[in-house]
Amino acid sequence: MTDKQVPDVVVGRLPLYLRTLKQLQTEGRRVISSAQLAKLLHLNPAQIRKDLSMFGEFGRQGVGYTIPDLIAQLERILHVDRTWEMIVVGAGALGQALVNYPGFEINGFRIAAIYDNDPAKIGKPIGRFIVRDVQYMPEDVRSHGWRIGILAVPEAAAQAVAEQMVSAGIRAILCYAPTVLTLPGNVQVQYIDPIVHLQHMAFYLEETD
Amino acid sequence: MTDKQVPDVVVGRLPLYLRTLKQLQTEGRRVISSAQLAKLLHLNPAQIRKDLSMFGEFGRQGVGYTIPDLIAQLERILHVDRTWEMIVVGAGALGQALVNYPGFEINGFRIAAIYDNDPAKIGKPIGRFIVRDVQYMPEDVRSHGWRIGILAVPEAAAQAVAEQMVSAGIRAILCYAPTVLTLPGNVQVQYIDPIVHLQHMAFYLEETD
DNA sequence: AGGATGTTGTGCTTATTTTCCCAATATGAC
DNA sequence: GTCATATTGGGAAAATAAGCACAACATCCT
Ligand SMILES: NC(=O)c1ccc[n+]([C@@H]2O[C@H](COP(=O)([O-])OP(=O)(O)OC[C@H]3O[C@@H](n4cnc5c(N)ncnc54)[C@H](O)[C@@H]3O)[C@@H](O)[C@H]2O)c1
Ligand SMILES: NC(=O)c1ccc[n+]([C@@H]2O[C@H](COP(=O)([O-])OP(=O)(O)OC[C@H]3O[C@@H](n4cnc5c(N)ncnc54)[C@H](O)[C@@H]3O)[C@@H](O)[C@H]2O)c1
Repeated sequence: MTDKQVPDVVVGRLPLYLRTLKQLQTEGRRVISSAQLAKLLHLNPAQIRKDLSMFGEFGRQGVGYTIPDLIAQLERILHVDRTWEMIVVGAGALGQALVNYPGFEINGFRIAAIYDNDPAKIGKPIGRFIVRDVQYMPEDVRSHGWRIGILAVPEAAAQAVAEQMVSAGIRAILCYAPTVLTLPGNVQVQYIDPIVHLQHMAFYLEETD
Repeated sequence: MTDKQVPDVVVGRLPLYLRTLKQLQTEGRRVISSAQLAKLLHLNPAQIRKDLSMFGEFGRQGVGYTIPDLIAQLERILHVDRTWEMIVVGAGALGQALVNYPGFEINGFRIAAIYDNDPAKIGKPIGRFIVRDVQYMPEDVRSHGWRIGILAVPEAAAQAVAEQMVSAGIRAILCYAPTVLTLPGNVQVQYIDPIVHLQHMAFYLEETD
């Protein structure tokens, strides 16, 4: 099932290419070379060409890549030439920021519902939603066939909630809780933890105050 | 200065080890083997041992690692055996969530100020702060010697604001704006963009609705 | 005391990823 | 048409990262 032909590191760079190409498109650019794109992304041009060449021949020798075409190809490859509906579980500070973020809709994703287990939050409006009781989440996920979930609950609840999401049919989880989830191998998981990034950078900072 | 001995991928895993060890410590565990830690992190035990061995010999053969000791070592290595003060620029939805996040303080970081350029936000309270006019940011950064900044402004403003931060003395930026910053090589930058992760996962999802 | 079991640190091997390089092709100037 | 310049795609080499396997040591049980 998983295209083991294509290394995961390569897949991980495609969204960065796509993001930059969309940005260039809004600036009115029509064509770009791997060298120019590489400069914007601080990458090696050969790496970009090789990454793209795993999926086809999208460029023109001597010319470069036509931006709208390459955007369309990348959207197809990444399966974002459609809109995926997503759920958010956890209507705290982060869940609220996510629900109001317009970036999802213009990049292939759309929040369809938000859940919490706090009676004080259930039924309250957040953005264009009413927070739903998380006990209805599995049923909603099943009936709508939703496949993607954003997990924004406290760490202590993350594993249990993730398991409920998966057993309801969720197959991709973006986890904001600072923990590693243990889930079946056919479930995609990605993590966002600012502490990890800050500590990574702190390593390179000099100790002096 | 930068331990070019130590690959950046290794540095990137240390915060994950530290996070898990702290979690284990709260559960009362005192000792852990590389095999057990690897299982929790879904990594190879040899990789963990090799990563740690780049910085010293922290384990005991036949026994494993003493959790409090290893935590102390990792905190020292990552330079989080202290508290770094940080600024947040951008008091929008995300900036507000960040300011109220308690995770920073227990992991070596502390938000010291938050800035915006919107007159409607400047002067308003957010969490324990009053939003300050971003025009005072450079002066504040210089006078306090702050080195770390979180960038939570719209993409269109990110590069310019980042340059102001750097020229004021900021040396590490956690960027939430969906763009690649171009900054001097002595400035650390890390990015958080949920769209990138979602598109990465979407690649592996079957196209079927 | 000795054997069974468990664990580290690391030399070496294997796997993966990145980069180099160049034939092939495109465009524009004259 | 020819030449100068720009650029891709991909084979091959180089660089980097991951994993195996084992000597050395620790603990526990009898
Ligand atoms: N706020 C931030 O800036 C930030 C930054 C980094 C990471 N995080 C992480 O993101 C997660 C959410 O952060 P937050 O600041 O929004 O926290 P929060 O405490 O504001 O919100 C968490 C929400 O999850 C709900 N919840 C708890 N258990 C639940 C369950 N079993 N089912 C459904 N809902 C449940 C709570 O009622 C609450 O509304 C946490 O894991 C946090 O560590 C937050
Ligand atoms: N909200 C989310 O969940 C989310 C998710 C992913 C990424 N992001 C990204 O994070 C960034 C912030 O997101 P947000 O939702 O908080 O946006 P937001 O629009 O709510 O807030 C942005 C804030 O930045 C301020 N700002 C604009 N220009 C500024 C400048 N030059 N100096 C100082 N402040 C300035 C604005 O006044 C505003 O208060 C954006 O780049 C966004 O794309 C947000």
